[in-house]
Amino acid sequence: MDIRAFKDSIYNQMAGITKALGNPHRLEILDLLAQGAASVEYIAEQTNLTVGNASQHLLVLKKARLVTSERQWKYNYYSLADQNVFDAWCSLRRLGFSQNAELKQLINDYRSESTHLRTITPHELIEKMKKEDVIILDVRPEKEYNIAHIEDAISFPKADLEKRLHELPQDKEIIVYCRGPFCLMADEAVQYLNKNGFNASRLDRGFPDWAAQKLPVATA
Amino acid sequence: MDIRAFKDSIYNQMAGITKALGNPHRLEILDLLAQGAASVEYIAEQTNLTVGNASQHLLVLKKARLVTSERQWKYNYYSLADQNVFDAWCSLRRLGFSQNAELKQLINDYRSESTHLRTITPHELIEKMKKEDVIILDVRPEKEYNIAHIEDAISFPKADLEKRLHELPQDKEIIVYCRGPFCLMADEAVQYLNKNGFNASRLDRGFPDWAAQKLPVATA
DNA sequence: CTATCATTCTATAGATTTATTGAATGACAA
DNA sequence: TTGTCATTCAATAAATCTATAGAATGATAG
Repeated sequence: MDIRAFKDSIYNQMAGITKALGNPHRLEILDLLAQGAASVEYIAEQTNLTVGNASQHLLVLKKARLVTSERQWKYNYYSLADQNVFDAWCSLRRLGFSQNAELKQLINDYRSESTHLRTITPHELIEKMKKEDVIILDVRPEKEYNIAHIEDAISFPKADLEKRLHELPQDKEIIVYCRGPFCLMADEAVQYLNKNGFNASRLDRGFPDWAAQKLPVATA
Repeated sequence: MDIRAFKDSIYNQMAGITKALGNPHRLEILDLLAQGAASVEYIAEQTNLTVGNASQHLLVLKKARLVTSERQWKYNYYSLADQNVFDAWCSLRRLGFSQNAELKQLINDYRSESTHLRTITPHELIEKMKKEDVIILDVRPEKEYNIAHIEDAISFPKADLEKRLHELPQDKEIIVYCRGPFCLMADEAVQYLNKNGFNASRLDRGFPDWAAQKLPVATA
């Protein structure tokens, strides 16, 4: 094999991975799987795909070894193949934010930057937890909370926020988190809480980023 | 705009980047541009593409803002848009090595692992340079050396190795480096040098990785 | 066994991407 | 001006990717 053939093979193998990443639905699926294992049906539901189509995309990801699947009872659970997949996704996200002005714009618009939500870093939250009595709300769907969540966080799905508002104290600081930078559930929750007289702010990272930093996590 | 439309936009923007990455020729181009700016012609030559085809691929990369171009005299020089692009590429490379057994295999086979080339880390090299009189050889094409190279390294292109062998001393340690993990020039050079009675080993990183770590670099 | 259900497979038409060819552009030199 | 040269543009056919619909699989429950 000459050098050219060698290089062609190498870059073809690499492109096998990047091709699998080159589709919006598959990126959304990876972003979702960063929360933990999920069945085809749940993935399809969360991404607005038909089950058949979601299955197709999952098989593409599996062929590129970005995800693995494991059958449990009637369901096939997919997960990210390993930490490197999430790391690469983070790297691509950073790249997106730095190169793509429209992306930044889109997120700022939707988050209605004008409202200037206060945010707090994981490090600050850890310090605060030591000193004060803060309430941490996980506003992701309960299924994702059940797989794993920040230690001492309460499951408080965005969907049930209004209904369960009375459960929350007005006199304690509330910190809210969700899936990550492409997820708006925490932003919307904080906005709603503050409008209703609570003292809420947003963790500036999603759960997967917290977990990737090896910060304290609880599993159901 | 509802949440679904928002997510579709976000992931479509991100996929704009990953689609641009989803082609073996474009990956090879990025890997080459990590060495520094290069003209379309040089890129085409190094990647075995026709100039027209290379230009097409470069325009795709440019549209995704992964590269920028600047005209100088008759030539259009392309470079990586910024550090995040190289970081993402490193992340993807790591992903490739961890998920893709064939990729590892390909490289090990070609490097003929059997010969067990000694390697040295950037940190070790820095320490060694303080104490001993080592010779550092940059075996990349001279053009790439001229853009930037490891401080105190000598340009010694792989292609001229045989011809210029007499210039090297047999009694000093020789450290060789090239473009990076997908480049074999340093491996081949080390093998050839050792076979001819020199004391050579390979730096375990390519030039771009050295530069990304902010280690001392010299520009022509 | 039959029925059910989650998932995967198959087939297909439509959309996108690719390499190639040759023409067009636009800077520079004579 | 005219010619040269590097690069880009435009057009095309071949290859690949995508979503959809419906059939097939394979595990579980009755």
